[in-house]
Amino acid sequence: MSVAPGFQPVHRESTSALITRQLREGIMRGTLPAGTQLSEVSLAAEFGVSRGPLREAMQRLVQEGLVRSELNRGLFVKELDEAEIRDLYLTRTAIETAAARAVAHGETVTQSLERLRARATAMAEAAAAEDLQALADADFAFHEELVNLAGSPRLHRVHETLMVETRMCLTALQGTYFDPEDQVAEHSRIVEAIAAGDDAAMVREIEEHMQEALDRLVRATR
Amino acid sequence: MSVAPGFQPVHRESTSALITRQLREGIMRGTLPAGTQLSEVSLAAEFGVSRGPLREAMQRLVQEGLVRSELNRGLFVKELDEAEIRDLYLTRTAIETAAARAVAHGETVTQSLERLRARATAMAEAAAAEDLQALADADFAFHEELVNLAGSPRLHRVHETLMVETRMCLTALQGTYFDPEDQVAEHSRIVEAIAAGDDAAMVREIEEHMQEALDRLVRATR
DNA sequence: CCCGTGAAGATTGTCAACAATCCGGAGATA
DNA sequence: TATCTCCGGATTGTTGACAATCTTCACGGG
Repeated sequence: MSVAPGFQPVHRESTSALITRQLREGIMRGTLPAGTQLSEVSLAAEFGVSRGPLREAMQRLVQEGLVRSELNRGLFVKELDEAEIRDLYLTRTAIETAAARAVAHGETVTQSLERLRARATAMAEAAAAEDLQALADADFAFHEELVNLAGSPRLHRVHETLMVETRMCLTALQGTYFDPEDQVAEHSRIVEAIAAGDDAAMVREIEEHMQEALDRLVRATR
Repeated sequence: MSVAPGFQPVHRESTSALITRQLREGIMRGTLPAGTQLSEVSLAAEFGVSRGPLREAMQRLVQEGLVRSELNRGLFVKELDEAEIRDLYLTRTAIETAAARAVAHGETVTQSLERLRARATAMAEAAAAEDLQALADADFAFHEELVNLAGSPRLHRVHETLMVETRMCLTALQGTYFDPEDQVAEHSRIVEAIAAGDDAAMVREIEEHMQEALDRLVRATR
């Protein structure tokens, strides 16, 4: 039994982790809209578990900041007002600029750029096909890829939450029209700044991109 | 009842939140050293609660990344190897540079600078008195103040965890000697860069400070 | 008509018991 | 001697029941 046929260590997950993931997905997709109370009994019934594991999952989401807890009253999906959205994008900028710099100074810049370009291309194709859903997905995939390539577990964890919140915002305004070409161009500029290894340019492009995205959002909200 | 005598809305906290805070403190101070298993029964007994609330607190810490969960085996205080420490400082750099920029561009720069200068002065005094404990505390207070002044709930939340991890590292190497003057000088330079409103300088100073701190740590670890 | 009072219902917070899983060592077997 | 098997003890995972709290709504007094 000493041969190693490339097996991976079995990594099972605790039930609370599983439930957490599903709830997060629900919040993200808008199945659980902002402000809704998360009833323990009904959710537990839906998941087919007792309230114990479910409550543990809830506490995770509270810690993550996706859920707000009111003592003896219940848990509610966090609502995002304009100030919160600004803060969200401020933090995204912090994380993603750091990620970009890590990627640019990393060992495997060439491969990283290849993957980022692929993501940018996917966005361009979706824009050309006028498939807004695909465009949005490719957009998220780009930013997730950027942070993944940085190879930082902490940046990744924080960013994961931020992306859920971002998706929350966009889901709430589904159907709003954004100019696809602008978005595609902004992402390309980010990639090229990384390729050029120009730290200042990277930061500037990401900042501008976030500012644009934020403006689009705020404009659509009013 | 329309007069507003400056009362604050009562905000009580759930038991799990309270326990979480205490456990976090324990991890930070080294009462619960890295790697130790967190026994549910003994901890529950110590806190005088049942395992329910305690488990909820644990899940929070898992989500925060301070505790690692092994299924059916237990929960362990996360250990930080060199790669983790590097990642920690990378992320701190990301958060604190963003905070510094927010402070520099904020409405109340003057007041903010005042408070930061006060923190820097406290450090200098501790260094002059050769009180290493006070110096370390003042150091932490400076960085916490910096992020608080940014007024960003997200940056704050993330930073809180990072500071716990930082303290974990330092507690583990208690007794090691670092040159106080260097540390004091680095912090002063950060404040002055913010005062000058020079974004690039701010980023550079914080980056260098983090790099220095990281080097000190890694050197001490080996 | 308005406001304070009180009880019913529902929801969350907590607990102690039960089930499942894992780790260690004693003993048997080759 | 080395290895396999099995059992005991301990720890975690899960559950259902009980206690505490909050909300709602009807009722009665001013």
